[in-house]
Amino acid sequence: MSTLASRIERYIKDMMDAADLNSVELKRKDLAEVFSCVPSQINYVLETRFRDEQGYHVVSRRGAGGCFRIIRLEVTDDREMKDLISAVSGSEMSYRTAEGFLGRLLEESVIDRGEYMLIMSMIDKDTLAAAGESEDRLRAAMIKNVLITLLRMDY
Amino acid sequence: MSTLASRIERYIKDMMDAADLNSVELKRKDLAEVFSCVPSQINYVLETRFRDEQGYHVVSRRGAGGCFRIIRLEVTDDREMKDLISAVSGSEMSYRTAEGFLGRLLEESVIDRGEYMLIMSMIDKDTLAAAGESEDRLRAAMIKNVLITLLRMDY
DNA sequence: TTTTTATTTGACTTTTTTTGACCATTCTGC
DNA sequence: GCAGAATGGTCAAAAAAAGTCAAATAAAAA
Repeated sequence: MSTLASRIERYIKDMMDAADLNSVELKRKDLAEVFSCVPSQINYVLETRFRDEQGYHVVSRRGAGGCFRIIRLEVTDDREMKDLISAVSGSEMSYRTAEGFLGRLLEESVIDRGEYMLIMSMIDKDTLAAAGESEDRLRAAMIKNVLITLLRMDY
Repeated sequence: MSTLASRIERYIKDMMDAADLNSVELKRKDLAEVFSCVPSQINYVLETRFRDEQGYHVVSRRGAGGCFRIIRLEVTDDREMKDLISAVSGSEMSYRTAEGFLGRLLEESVIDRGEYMLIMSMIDKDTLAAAGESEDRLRAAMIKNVLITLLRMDY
């Protein structure tokens, strides 16, 4: 008998396959009810099976009417991109490094000139200095989010 | 099922779109009746979905025959863009407020969907939480930079 | 068997929405 | 002008989600 966590994982993945969608919206409470388990079990599944590095991205809303959405990132022919995400995860990035990194994305037409300028303006040194010593960690996290978003966008 | 607040928001926006007007006049009591809810629910919707920084302005009159009018603001030239920049300068912005603000820029085609997603991913709550106390100030600064860049790019 | 890792659970926290009791303003008929 | 009716506004409490974290179990590895 497989574990509860694995069964929930399968249930969600099957659901996406069946609907042929790369995104599903669910209610934590409902899902917990389907499997008669505590709601926090769902968080465990999300944390262990649907991480960014695993090719999924989760967004959620609390409060009345709250829910969460799991987005499958298309990484089949984007092996490199997935590796990049893992590389950037939990790391730090200086402004110079980020500049070089984004410059390469621009050269390779992964982003266009407007996107490049927007992103650069947001990871600006003076601006992020407000974050104190977390500056470089924050910049890396932001770049990681950019990569995930780029993956989400191209389909 | 979406929340009552979201349905009321949609109802009002659809109404404006349908009439192709950038302003509608409504009676709080009537609207509450349409959705069978307490009148103060309408105030909640106005406060969370139709704030100035979200591109709408609300004026109202109390007393017998009272009502309120929602006016949709538009960013049509540099002048208005510059006003936005000064409004954001030195301020703080929560994630939700930023979401509304950027949603408005998207609605008005000041930014496109890709830019919207990129910017949103970078001002993400969890990500900026690394900045601790400065989270909201940092977010406002980042958005200000975005606006300046858009102005320079001649959006 | 012992140690380590993975899963399950529940008490407590945070966020967002919904509701209602009480307050303020304006108009109308005297 | 004043009383009363007809509106809209405020604010705080309750309700409806989702998130966190650490303790308890279970499973796997050594």
